[in-house]
Amino acid sequence: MALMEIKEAKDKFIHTWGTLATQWGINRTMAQIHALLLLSPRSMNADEIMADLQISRGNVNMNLRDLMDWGLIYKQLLPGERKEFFIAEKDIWKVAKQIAKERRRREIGPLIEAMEDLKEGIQPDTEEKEEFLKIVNEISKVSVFADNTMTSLLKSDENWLLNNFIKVFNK
Amino acid sequence: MALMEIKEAKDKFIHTWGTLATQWGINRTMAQIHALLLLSPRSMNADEIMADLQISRGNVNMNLRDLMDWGLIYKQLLPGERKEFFIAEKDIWKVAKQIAKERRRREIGPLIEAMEDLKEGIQPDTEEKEEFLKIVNEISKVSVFADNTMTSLLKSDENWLLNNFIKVFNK
DNA sequence: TTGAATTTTCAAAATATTCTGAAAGTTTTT
DNA sequence: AAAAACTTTCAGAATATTTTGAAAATTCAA
Repeated sequence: MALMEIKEAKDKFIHTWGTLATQWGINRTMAQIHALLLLSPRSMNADEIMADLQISRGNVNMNLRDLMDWGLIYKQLLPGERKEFFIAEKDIWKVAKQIAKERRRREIGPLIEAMEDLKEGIQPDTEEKEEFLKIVNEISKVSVFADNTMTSLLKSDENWLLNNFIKVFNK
Repeated sequence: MALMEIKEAKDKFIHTWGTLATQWGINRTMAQIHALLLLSPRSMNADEIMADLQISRGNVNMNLRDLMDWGLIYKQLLPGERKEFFIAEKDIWKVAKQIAKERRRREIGPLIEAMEDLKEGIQPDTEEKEEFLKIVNEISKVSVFADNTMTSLLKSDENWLLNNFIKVFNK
């Protein structure tokens, strides 16, 4: 890619972040607001975000709340200001952790629950039922494992992880 | 949940799988076909899947191909049969690995590339550009780390992992 | 070859998701 | 208490994704 001006690069970043986000189940606008705040050296209010991304107030409001639910941005009340300001978590390790945490909660949690439900409802009194339960049980096991792995990774100290994890496993 | 008959349980499984899938960015029908094949003791052809899930031929065809791309099902050519039959990978560990592998490729890969692009385009000759590059670099680092972690996990022997991973990390 | 069986494609229709903007709700100032 | 400043809600509009089904392409048996 040719050399870019900073404005251009920031726009590209915001745009790219928005496009990639749809790939991983997050909506475009939410990702763009997140990107905008990540790059912003100071907190921004709803009107500024509206103007910057050319989107409606309702859209901004809704996605700011979602971003707070994800733990990716914080509300900041500035003295002397009526408006609410928002600032992104800038520590990218924390951002990654938050995303991983939230995805674990949303993606793996319901799977484990659903499999437990199915297990409880069936009595393994025929061959067919046994076969079915075998699959449900395996999915159960794998999802619990994935859940634990995620939890462990999230608990570990990130620097220690960064420095040592790869060596240990990547034989 | 009350006791269920096997048919009911299988339907619930297929339905649940389909619903959860949308949560994690896979489409409902693809997930339902996958669930159906996971539960089927024998391979199925397009007509059977159409009848079972009440969906069109085009839809079945398209999603079968996607499932093959994901490495979750295989085409099976039965002697004496003109129709193509499909069978799911039944080893749930392999299924999980395949899903993780594919998601790594689709979700992390493009992120790494995009950040590399941005890095190349900017000369860090002002404070603002340096700030920008700092964030891009950190995202780069985190995504490469995530990518490596995934790769390492995928390479490790699954049983060894299952037995030892949690103990090692979950101090 | 021919033609019947089967798979693939793709434009249009159906469905689902996201976005808008004005109205309703809330908080703060006067 | 009233008004101004600001935030939230939500029905309808816009957009995006998924699905259909018939036509085109492919495969295979005779």
